[in-house]
Amino acid sequence: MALALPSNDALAVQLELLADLSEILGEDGFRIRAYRTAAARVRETAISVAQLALQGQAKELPGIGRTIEAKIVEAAEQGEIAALAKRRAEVPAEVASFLQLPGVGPRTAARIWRELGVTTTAELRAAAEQGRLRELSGLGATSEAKILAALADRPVGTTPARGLLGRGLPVVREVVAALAAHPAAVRVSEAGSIRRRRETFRDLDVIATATDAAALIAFFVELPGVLQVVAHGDTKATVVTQQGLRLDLRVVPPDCFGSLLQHFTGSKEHNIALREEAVRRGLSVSEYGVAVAESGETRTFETEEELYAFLGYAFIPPELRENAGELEAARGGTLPALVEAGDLRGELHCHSTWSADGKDGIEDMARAARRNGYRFLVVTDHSHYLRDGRLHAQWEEIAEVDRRLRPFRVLRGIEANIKADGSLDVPDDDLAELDWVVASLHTSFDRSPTERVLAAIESPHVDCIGHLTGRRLSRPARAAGAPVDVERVVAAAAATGTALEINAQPDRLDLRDVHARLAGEAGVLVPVTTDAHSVAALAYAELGVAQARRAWLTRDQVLNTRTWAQIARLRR
DNA sequence: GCCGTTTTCGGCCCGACTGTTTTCAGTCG
Repeated sequence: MALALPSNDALAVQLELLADLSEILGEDGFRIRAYRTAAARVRETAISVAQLALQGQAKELPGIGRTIEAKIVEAAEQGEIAALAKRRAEVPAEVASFLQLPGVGPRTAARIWRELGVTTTAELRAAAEQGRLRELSGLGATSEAKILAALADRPVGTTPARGLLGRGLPVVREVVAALAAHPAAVRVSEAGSIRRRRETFRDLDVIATATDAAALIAFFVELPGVLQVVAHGDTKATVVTQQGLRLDLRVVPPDCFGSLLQHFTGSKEHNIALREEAVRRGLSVSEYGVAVAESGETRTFETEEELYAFLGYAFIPPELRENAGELEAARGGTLPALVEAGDLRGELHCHSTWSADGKDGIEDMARAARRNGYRFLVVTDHSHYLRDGRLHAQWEEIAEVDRRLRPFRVLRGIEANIKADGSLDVPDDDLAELDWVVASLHTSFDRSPTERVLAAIESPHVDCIGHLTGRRLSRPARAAGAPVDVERVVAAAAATGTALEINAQPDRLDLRDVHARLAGEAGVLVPVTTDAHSVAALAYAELGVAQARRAWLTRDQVLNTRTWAQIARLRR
């Protein structure tokens, strides 16, 4: 029986484990780095890399050459990379998980295993408790205590939960505003992954310049909502808030604020690629400035714009800094003009009290949308709450509110369920009378999700597919979403003129960034929708726009930057 | 292992922190 092709995530896991085991075995560091770079590339590729490798095209991806492509073919054909199988036979299974412990890198993990004969987490705990780790030079009582604390904190092998962008963004903004209002503050900015608007974060980074660094840091660690001060030094501090969010503040010299902001915004991959290209041109880039090898002088930059310009790039918006082609585009002057929050003209997916889980009525939702500066609102209540004549009753209310709020438009939509057999749970006669039809998977995610979505796309009544994979970022079991073949869905959507939404719910952000980019490149129009179940949730549009920007989308590629009249003309 | 406007060979980002090293290796971001 043919094996299902490994997903990109599964391939990346194999390459990362190969890197970890090779490192524990003391192999060449540059080859290990190549495995890790390739793993990151595979994870951030929108289409199946296993499929590409079988076609001999994976080596066209940056960071993947003939050798790693051959390894991916092995994974696709035999289930596992042969070099990985070989190393797994050499290194006891749990030793690689030692790497997750604080202060334990490959050298230390290898010595714990080889010199102490410790091969499992249980043995490691026992060894630490008995004070045997300090027998190794370089390890002392402090290291033992840290390892024991980490073992007690959470089981090895599990990863710590990441916070959602939608939760972190308001917090980091509050902190930036509070710090900026302090008399010692000069410049204050968000940084890190939250500034790049990544869908999840590990910690929230803020950097600042100040006339009195100590005063600003002292103010920071005493902000309301701070539960615990983890670190408090001369130039930086780390606190944990009552909601359990980790916040970092760094106070930096003003003359290199631009370099430091760029450095701490990342991503790591973007910065490494930027620095490697600079090295080839005789420049050494660090967080403090750019050293010119020829003259020996170091240039400093107060703004990111000046730094990028000095290195020969157009300014790169933080959302694009993932080493996904942005450096080449910025050098060649071909960066896209990204969609902005103010470009949205209306809402194409939201709910009212006609849905049992809706909090606000149609008129309240419409008035709130109008206050946002929108010009239309499509009400897409759940189909299963609109049976037994309720659908027509809802249409009457929509028509009434529409008349009352003109020229603002309120339109008849629906969110229909894609059933297990791929059909919709709304009769065609009703669908034909709707202004806008969203079709979504809500159940049986593991039952042929691709075929069901493709069937919905083929329906002449379906305008848009809702939250394509059904992923829920805060639920580990569902964070990956249904195993939808996005490449096929995008092709079908492009062929039929069906839209694929970016659902801006903080827990969804579905399409994910690389898939929305794939859709945009294929010519699919991508609406940014909130799926709001309340007036307040209409504000999630900002998160969806951020996701669209991470997907390189321009205003024209985002469907609801158009008026309703323009959208209606685009319908089939 | 990857890669190329110095190079198909010989490079490969850069700096801070930490613990126990008495001069820096290992780890981390």
